[in-house]
Amino acid sequence: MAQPKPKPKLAGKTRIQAINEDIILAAALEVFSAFGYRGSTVDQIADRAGMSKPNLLYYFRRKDDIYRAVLEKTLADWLVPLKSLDPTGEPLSEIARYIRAKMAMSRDNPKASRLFANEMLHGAPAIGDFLSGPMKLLVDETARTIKGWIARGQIAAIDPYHLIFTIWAMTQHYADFDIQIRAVLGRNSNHFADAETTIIRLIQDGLRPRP
Amino acid sequence: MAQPKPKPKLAGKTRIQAINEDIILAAALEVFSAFGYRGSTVDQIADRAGMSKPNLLYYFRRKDDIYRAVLEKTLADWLVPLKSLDPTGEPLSEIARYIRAKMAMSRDNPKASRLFANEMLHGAPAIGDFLSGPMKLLVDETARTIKGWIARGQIAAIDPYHLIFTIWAMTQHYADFDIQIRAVLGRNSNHFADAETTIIRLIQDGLRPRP
DNA sequence: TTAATTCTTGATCAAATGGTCAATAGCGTT
DNA sequence: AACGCTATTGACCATTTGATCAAGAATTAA
Repeated sequence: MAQPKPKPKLAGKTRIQAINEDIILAAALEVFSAFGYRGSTVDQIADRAGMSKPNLLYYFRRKDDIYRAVLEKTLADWLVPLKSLDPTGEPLSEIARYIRAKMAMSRDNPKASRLFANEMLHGAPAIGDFLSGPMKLLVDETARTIKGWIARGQIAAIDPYHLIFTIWAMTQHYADFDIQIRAVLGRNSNHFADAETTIIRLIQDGLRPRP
Repeated sequence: MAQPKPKPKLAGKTRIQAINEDIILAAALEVFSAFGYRGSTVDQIADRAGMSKPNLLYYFRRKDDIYRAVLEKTLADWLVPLKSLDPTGEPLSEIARYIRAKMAMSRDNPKASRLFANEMLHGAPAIGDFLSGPMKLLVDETARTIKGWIARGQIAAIDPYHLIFTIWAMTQHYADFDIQIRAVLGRNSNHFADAETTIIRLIQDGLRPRP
């Protein structure tokens, strides 16, 4: 159908390309999550990536391209813990699992959380479509699962959407407002574990069906 | 002790000064909360304030001065709803009142919330002292109140600090992630009211002392 | 009214920053 | 070894932006 070796100009990436793009995206996540879009400079990212600015712009032609690439990559990771609700499982332990997964994400990848939060805070100029598309679908599906549990009397009646939002809010808060929490609780406390316990208890006791 | 009319050069503000500083701070809140510190320009603020850039800089000599002034003013408002826990009141209704006050703040003053969130997100470079000072004191006091309730068996045992943080997280989320919530729930829904109901129910049921 | 003070802004500057380009170096394939 | 393609960067450019200044307009106090 095609020539055996048609000079793969636009084909797969070079070894060096793959390596450098990874390096750049990692550096970009560091910088963008710490300073926001406008607060970050291409020079900063290039420094962190250990290469010159023109070289960085050889891989991503515009600052905006870097930002969108790192956002896209980050969002993919971000969605993972949101998919861990099993409709056929036991509701309270499923929700506990959900909270644990989301909390682990905040603990292990706070920069992704902050990048995302910053984007939201400023009106989601780059991911509006994602929010009303894949994100909305996922939330709708999760809400349907919760509605099912409520209908079967397995948990107390509650607005499923706001239940989801509150869980997101609580878990992400520990990544996004890390500074504030540390200022109050001190540097060395492992507040993530305590927070997880508290949140799970609160939600479980708040959802337990009552006669 | 002093002359009757010592040319009050550094004394109180002029009428025009007072007016213009108010106008500038209002414009600055708009702009900074929407675009962040680095994302905002002095020109933008001056435009919104309806005056020339040099004139604005006549009142606040540096961009940083404007930012700090609006942050300080905003933080004052911000603290108000955090003070509405009465140790002698009925715990569950006191906490409901607290949640309502915080939720009203998010609904009526989302820009203040976003300004604050943005500052947190980027490591609180301008208000670190505030966090470990007045803010920490206030949280400690509130935690003491909650501990008292727990000790007297009026509510279930729970980490008071994380209870406070989760309430903050949930209520502020509706201001800071407004875009995301609207993308999922649609533009016209009055989600603040529904969220308030859900949060209060969740927390109250989660805190009710059980035998 | 008048004189001092406060207020306002057009013009301008220097630094920061996103982005380009031409020239060079490195790598992989034959 | 030699050729072609990929990778790299110093130098440079145009624009944006925080900040200054001098000169004039408006306000205030006498």
